[in-house]
Amino acid sequence: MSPPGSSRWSPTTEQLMILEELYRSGIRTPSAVQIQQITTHLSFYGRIEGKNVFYWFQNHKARDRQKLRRKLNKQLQLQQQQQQQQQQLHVHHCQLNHNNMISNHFVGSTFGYPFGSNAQDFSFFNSPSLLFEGSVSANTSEGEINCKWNGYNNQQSLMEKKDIAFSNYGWTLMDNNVNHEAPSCCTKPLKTLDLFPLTTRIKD
Amino acid sequence: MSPPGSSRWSPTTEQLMILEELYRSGIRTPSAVQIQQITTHLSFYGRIEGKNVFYWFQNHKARDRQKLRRKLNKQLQLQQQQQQQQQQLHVHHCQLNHNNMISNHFVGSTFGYPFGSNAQDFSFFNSPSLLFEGSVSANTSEGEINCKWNGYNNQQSLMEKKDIAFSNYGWTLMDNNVNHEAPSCCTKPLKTLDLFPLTTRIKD
DNA sequence: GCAAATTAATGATTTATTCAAG
DNA sequence: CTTGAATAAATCATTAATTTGC
Repeated sequence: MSPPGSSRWSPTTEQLMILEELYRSGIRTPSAVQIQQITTHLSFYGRIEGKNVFYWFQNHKARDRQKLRRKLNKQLQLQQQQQQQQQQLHVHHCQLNHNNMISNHFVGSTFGYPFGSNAQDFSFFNSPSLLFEGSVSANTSEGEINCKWNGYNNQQSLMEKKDIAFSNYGWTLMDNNVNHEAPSCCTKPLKTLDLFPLTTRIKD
Repeated sequence: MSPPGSSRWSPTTEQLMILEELYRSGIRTPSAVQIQQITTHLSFYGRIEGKNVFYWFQNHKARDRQKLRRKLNKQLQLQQQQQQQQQQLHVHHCQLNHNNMISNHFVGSTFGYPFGSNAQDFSFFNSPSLLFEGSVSANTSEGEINCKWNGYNNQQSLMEKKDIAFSNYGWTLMDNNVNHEAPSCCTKPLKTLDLFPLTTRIKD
């Protein structure tokens, strides 16, 4: 999928399918350990690094939210339009059909993700090394929007929040971790990561 | 500065002074290697981790921008107010003083950081192990706002951008790096990082 | 003076936006 | 046009300043 000298990762079909399944099953912000495991597993299907997994979930979540937002906006707009039309109608035919008026209360009926209906067979993910915490809440389908409104709740709390150490560098530390050649996966026991040697000087 | 059981890092006075000096000297988004070096050096003055350094620069930069933005907004608001007053005056006394009118062109005279005037002696940072790339452009004082308008330019380009691998996890990998006990600093040669052992299972 | 109570700073996390490869 | 990668902005949460009543 990604040519040898390619600068950015592109997931193989299998990798993508698995990632999507994991996402569907409730994983949104995988912990470092989860990322490690997913990476290790997915490296069976092609070159991949931890950061790829991380970014994938980050982006997928964000763009899902965005999609939902757009949809809601469009819906709202449509509704307002209709409302406006109704009002105009109302103004014009006030005397005639004032008992056919439509309530302008917002009808919030279409929340939630359109996921969870087309799950495929990913039972191999029940292999001991890949039982993720998040997966226990499979097929709960509340949207991220709700998350925001309710503060931090639901699935997030299922995952060990405190252990996750977040921030924005250190990928170089991870790079040697994933075996780019031999598909390691479950067969090979996980080992301690190798590290880049720190240079004492900076180049130039 | 930070009590033993404290959950978050608080910099010692010395650490803060050094960080600010580095910032002043032009460093904004230190690379992983730079962060390592800074961390190692600062660990001489107290407990500190790479992520602390990273966050510090992130926050400092952001809040600098924010400060500048606020200042400009206030200025602009003031100017608009004055302008409005002038217009009212103009309306009232149009015939009388139309040759005393003040131009409403924006006078952009107060850009730039208020930095660089009170530099102290941090010459020890010229020790071989701490010659940062960013420091060559000391005392250039263009604001971040300009950065935004011009796209990515100036100092950023001085730093090796490509080598920096960014993202949001992996701190656990760094944790063992900093020697929390013995103040290491320049005396001890940098060594390869230790790593946490990856567990095959997830707890629970 | 000195804690308890408020407020201001700021460390840490998450979310949104942007860049750019394909 | 999609989406991986990177950065910036917004937000949360804890610590330090400070105010306040005693």
